[in-house]
Amino acid sequence: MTTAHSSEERIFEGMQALNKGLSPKFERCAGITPTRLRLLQELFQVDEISQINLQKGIDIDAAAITRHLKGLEEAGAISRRNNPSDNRVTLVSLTTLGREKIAAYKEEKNRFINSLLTGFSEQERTQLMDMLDRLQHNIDLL
Amino acid sequence: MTTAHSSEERIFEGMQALNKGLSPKFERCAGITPTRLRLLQELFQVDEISQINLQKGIDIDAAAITRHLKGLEEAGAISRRNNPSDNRVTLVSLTTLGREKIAAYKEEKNRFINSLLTGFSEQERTQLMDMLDRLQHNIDLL
DNA sequence: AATTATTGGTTGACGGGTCAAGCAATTAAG
DNA sequence: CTTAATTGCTTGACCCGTCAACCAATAATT
Repeated sequence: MTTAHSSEERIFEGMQALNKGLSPKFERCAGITPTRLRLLQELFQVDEISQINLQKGIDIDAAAITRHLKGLEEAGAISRRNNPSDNRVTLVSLTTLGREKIAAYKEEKNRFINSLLTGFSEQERTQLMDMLDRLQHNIDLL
Repeated sequence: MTTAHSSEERIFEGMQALNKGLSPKFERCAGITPTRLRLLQELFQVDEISQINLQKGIDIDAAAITRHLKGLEEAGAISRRNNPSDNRVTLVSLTTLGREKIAAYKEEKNRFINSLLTGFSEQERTQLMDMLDRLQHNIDLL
């Protein structure tokens, strides 16, 4: 099964494997998708924001934003209204219910991240962060 | 935009961001999806294999396998036949066309991985691999 | 003023993954 | 033997992301 690979190939496969497990596991632990929680956290800090600005902070497609917000609205976590001074933009904000729930989510998230990083020394964590940045940078050049 | 985060949270976000860029960029560079190339590479080393064994090597859903193979078959890269001694299993193998193409893909893949890891010393690469393994292990415990 | 961008948002279709249900073939049990 | 479980594969439905087309509202040109 385990095919012959260069060590670099193994790194690449390792990244994909890691990635494959990450989001589903997070969701199972935290009860919410990583991106949806990011949306909520972003909203938590601004009180009210247009979808497009939200999108810039989150870095996903406008269509995805629309659908996530639709879902979060149906779940009662957020509310939307039109900007009276510019009827193109819709302003999004957390409901009190959403605000309440977010605390628990953040806690689960921290718990999750701590589990993820158990066994990593402070030095290793900064090393890891550094490597992630450099990988990201290398990707952006392509 | 950049919200206040703990350093651990930033690592988590970094992983997600990295992940988000990885596959699409790979596909743009190599002309094939990472998983599809993994399928081809797996096939390259066995000549003929049942879908379920293929699945175990690749670690994705059986349904996904079915659809990928369907696509690869339509593209003329692979062929399938029934196992005469057990009509449940379908045996998959590369066509000569598939065999020809795979060399170029692998080259692009190596080029891609090298770009991804530029600036990483030999020591850092082993460190990175080690960290990926440990992260994976931590995830598996959850 | 009237016409022409441009902007913010929504929708539809697609690819990639999951799970759940179904089917045919094989194997195991009564 | 016949019935019941298991195995390998396929299909349908769903979620999450993308892109492309579209619409309404505003801004810019003329």
